[in-house]
Amino acid sequence: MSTTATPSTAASAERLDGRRLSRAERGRIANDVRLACMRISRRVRFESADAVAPHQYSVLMRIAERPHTPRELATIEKVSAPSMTRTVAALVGLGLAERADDPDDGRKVIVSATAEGRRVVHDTRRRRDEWLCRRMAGLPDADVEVLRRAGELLARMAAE
Amino acid sequence: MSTTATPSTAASAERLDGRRLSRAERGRIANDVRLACMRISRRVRFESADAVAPHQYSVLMRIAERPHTPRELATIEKVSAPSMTRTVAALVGLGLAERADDPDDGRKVIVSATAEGRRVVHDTRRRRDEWLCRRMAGLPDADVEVLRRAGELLARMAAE
DNA sequence: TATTGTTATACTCTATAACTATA
DNA sequence: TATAGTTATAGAGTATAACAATA
Repeated sequence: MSTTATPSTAASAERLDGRRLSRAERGRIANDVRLACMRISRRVRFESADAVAPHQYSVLMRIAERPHTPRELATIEKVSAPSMTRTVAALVGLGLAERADDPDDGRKVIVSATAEGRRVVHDTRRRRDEWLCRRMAGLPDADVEVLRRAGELLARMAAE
Repeated sequence: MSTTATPSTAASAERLDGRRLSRAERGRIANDVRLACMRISRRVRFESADAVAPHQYSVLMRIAERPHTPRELATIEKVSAPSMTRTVAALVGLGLAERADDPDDGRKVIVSATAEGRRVVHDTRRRRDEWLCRRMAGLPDADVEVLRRAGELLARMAAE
């Protein structure tokens, strides 16, 4: 959907790969984009009034997608195994997660979200999206389209 | 710098305020953008190998910009006054911040960053930007321009 | 012998309550 | 009397080390 057309006149400094922005300009843009992402992220986390603590929600989101072992969760969340034992225990205590023995490997535990846990994830997601939606409400379509394309680019960059 | 031109033919459903995207479409975009911002933010925080803990860096960034009282910092960071006392004490202990009595109000303390503290902020910022710059390196100018405009929009939305 | 998970223990960040000093 | 800041204490998250059970 790119609307840019490389000019055939050689007057432009633009190269074949579509580059003209200086290294310094790209650096400034990287700084602006990073700060904007971190500020949006911070405000969403601070103001969405979550039902569970951030580290618990992060795990809940994972197990709502599909069941995981505590070891997998500890690796994904970059915390120690004992910490994950504690977090899982807290979610189970809240009725948001449940533990089951792995039928194929007696050492493993399979942690999955309960219906209530999935509901919490769904509600939290909706509340967070509403926060951003309210702030997008004043924007014309052209700006929303810019955000849509940026969202795609940032998601790809974060996944690398 | 918007390149969109409202067509004069009435065939388009676009209204005068430049809206055609449905509420549902805007909702989906909000979700994508929010997730992208949070993932970028998370990876920057996890992988930039900071010299100080996140809550300390957040305060250090504030006082590197200009001096603040502990009370102001507690309000900005949304933590209790005793927590901020502790965080400031830690930064002072690390040689990154310094405390001074307010000449006009004997109750107040003025917390500012040391030269070393400002250096830590500068270095951390540079390292984080480099992380994002590496991921922007493969993008053509057109995509970087999208990110630049999105950065402006998101910054405005986060500031509201 | 390696892996999964838990328990034991200690450190840090957080909060509320109580206290001191100043306005 | 209200405000700024600290100290006391407790609760929760994190980590490492040591342990039990299974592969």
